Amino acid sequence: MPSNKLQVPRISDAVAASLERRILEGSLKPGDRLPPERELSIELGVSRPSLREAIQKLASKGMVQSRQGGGTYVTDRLESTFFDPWQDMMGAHPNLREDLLEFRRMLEGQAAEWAAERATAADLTRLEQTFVALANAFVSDDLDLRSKADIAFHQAIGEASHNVLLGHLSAALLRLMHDNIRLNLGELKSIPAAGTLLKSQHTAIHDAIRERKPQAARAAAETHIDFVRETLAQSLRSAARRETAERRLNTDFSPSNNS
Amino acid sequence: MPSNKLQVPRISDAVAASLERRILEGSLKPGDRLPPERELSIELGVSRPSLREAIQKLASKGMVQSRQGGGTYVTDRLESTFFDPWQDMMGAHPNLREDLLEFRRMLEGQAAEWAAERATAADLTRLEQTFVALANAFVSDDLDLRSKADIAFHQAIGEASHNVLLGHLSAALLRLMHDNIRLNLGELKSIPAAGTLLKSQHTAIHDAIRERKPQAARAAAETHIDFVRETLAQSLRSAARRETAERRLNTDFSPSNNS
DNA sequence: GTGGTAAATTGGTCAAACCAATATTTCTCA
DNA sequence: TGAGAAATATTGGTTTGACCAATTTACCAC
Repeated sequence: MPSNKLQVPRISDAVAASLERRILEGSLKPGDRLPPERELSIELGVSRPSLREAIQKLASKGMVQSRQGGGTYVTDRLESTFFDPWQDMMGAHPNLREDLLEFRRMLEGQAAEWAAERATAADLTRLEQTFVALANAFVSDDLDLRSKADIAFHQAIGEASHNVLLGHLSAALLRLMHDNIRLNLGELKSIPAAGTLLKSQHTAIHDAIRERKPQAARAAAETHIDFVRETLAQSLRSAARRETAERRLNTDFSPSNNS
Repeated sequence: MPSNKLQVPRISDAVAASLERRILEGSLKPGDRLPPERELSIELGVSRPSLREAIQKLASKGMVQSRQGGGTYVTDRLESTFFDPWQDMMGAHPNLREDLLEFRRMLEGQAAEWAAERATAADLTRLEQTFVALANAFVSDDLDLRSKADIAFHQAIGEASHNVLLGHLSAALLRLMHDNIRLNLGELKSIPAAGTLLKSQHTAIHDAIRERKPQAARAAAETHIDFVRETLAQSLRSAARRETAERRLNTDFSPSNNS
């Protein structure tokens, strides 16, 4: 039976923490290339396997990426760091999407309600900006732009709610969903007149917050999510016609040689 | 500049995926000990360093824990994985605690409501078990035991709500709060008769879920959080007298030898 | 210049050995 | 006989050195 003693410090943990600190402090910026493993191991005074174990840790957190022969780079968008575990799980179990939407319904509703109660003048100004940007993005065909604007709008609501967890979670989950949609459904162009409907829903949320009507804001947000949920379900059903070749990840592996 | 070619499959990734699959599929249950690295590496047909890199990945995800000389074990409850970033943030900004409690009020309320609607017989059985365990833990003085029982109880509710995100988040945030309380407030013995009050609150939640009264369950859960929030606020005010010494972690390390 | 080939760079993997903490067994002594 | 201590075995932690494979860079012929 395992005893509950204090853990002995592991060198790979210390190295990982050191590298992580360099990244967070900014001396290693996103996109930068780390020194070669051989150099870095000497500089840090550890063996290369130990350094590699540390790098694996950071890689599994999504903070760095390695390419054989190419080098190891600091990941660009490190906001996404917070949700890689969910991203994996989401990919593995698509049925989680329904849970995510249900969860978001609660989250966005509460965020809108609190935003209507608590938003400061500065919050409203920023909300206005993101709202206009979102409206503009909708006339464009740039899906990436629409995603970004959508996230920014909901994030502004989340921040206007003046609850840090709510704000971050709201944005992170929305981002997670957008990534997931793009990953699993490709373009999702199949929605015909959804654009105008979505726009009117966004307007409803925006107006309710600006007019400080908490219950109306919550209702509008929930309606919005309900619509998204229904639309996605339809798209999924129509996409189900396509072959659902269960991509069972081939997690086997054939080593080059064996003792 | 880095090219965006497809990644070559890395053996440590494949091994990590293989182990993770075994864990999620249940052939490696929480609390189980993995085979020794030497055996496992032979069984999987990879070298020990590669196996170790894979284990580091899983360890950084919080799925396994290793103790030198002791072995490597599958983490008991794998919900704590998802919130390390918040743990840091929480330490840096203690004023987040209020946000956390506000957030939890929403979370626990919704979880209780859905649990009352959706709990299966198996859910109720497990809820009953954790409830009894919690009641027993409260007569003890073992704070760690009480924490664990409290977390288990709320987690049972979260899982009975049948929303994966809600369940994991609920447990993760509760754990985060417990850690944070112990870290920042030490014993928190200052609560006089809180025990009986807490117990009656837990009973109220438990009963409402068992009797399938969603609104009552939500109300009971919210009352519970309100009480915790108020009690914590009082403790904080009384604890504000003590000095608040910033502990800045020393993440340096001294290697054993250097070339 | 342009294109392709050779060389250097760099991450990926393996092998064997030793250290350190833990778990287990064995022995000693009361 | 039983409890505690010492010896042993087990197991994760770390290092060294080597070789493979992919990428990048340098160079040369055309």
